[in-house]
Amino acid sequence: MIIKAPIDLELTQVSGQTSQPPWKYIDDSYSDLVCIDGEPSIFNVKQTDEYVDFTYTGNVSEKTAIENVKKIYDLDFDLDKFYKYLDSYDELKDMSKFCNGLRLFQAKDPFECIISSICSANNSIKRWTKSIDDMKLKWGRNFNDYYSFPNPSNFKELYLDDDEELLNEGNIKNNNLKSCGVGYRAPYMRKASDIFTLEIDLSDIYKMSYDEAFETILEVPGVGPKVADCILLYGFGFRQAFPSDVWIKRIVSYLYFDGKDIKVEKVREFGMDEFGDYAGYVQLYMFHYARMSGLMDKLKK
DNA sequence: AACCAGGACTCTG
DNA sequence: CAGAGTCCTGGT
Repeated sequence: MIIKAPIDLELTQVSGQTSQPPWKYIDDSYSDLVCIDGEPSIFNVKQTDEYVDFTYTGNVSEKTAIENVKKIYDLDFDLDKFYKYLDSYDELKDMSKFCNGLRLFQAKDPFECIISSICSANNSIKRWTKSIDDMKLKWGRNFNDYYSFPNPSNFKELYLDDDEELLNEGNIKNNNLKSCGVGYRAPYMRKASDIFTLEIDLSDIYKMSYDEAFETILEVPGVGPKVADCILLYGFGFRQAFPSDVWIKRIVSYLYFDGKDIKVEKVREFGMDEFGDYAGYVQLYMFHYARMSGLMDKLKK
């Protein structure tokens, strides 16, 4: 069925949001496994004019399926209103042209988002998405050749590297975290899964205020301010998060501070104060505007 | 083949 | 407390 909310699906898929890697792309449509209360379902989305054509298989009601696809692609967000907001500021008014139809790509599995976000730190989009896809293939459950992301209790049992696997198994079958190319992040990930099985209940995060959730998620090893904001934005829908890294710093500095070098921490505060509940979207649009408009190349020097 | 990009963490002053 | 150095991998 067509869901009447304008979107650019491809742009949304390839924009590197750390909720998850892009979905499987076959015959102009994107599909992936979505588990709803433990019930596996295959979601399929296809660009039709400016809208999404959505189909699914699995034992879930149509109402529930639609709720979930709307959540993942943030289809209830009013893009037109957001574009009016962008257009009303000199610094932001070019952005909607370069990113038309870009929406938040929200987590279908918050734990997958946490590991993806840890994996994305000091890394490239291409590399972290491949690592996550590798993990799904190795340790996820297979439903018709779609793979779930392993849950925290599966995850904490994984070996870190070849040495540990050899010691325990007597041979190496690349059945360890480092074999997915995550490097020094492997111990962070395993400790993180420990925390989410023992100390933090994922469902509690939804009930917290932004500040409380930020402080809580910062306790997780491998999670600093940037990664915490990605987790809160893409994993838990906290739109007021403004994930700030070197690129956002360069862009904000160029647009608002006359190119002056500012601390990333200040950029985060600035973004949250200035943009409020649009902070997450503005961050997303800034990054892609910079990519598409050539501003990024200009700022490299 | 040496060098660089990318956040979090740890160590130093 | 700020600033510097280190971590791993894939790309040049």
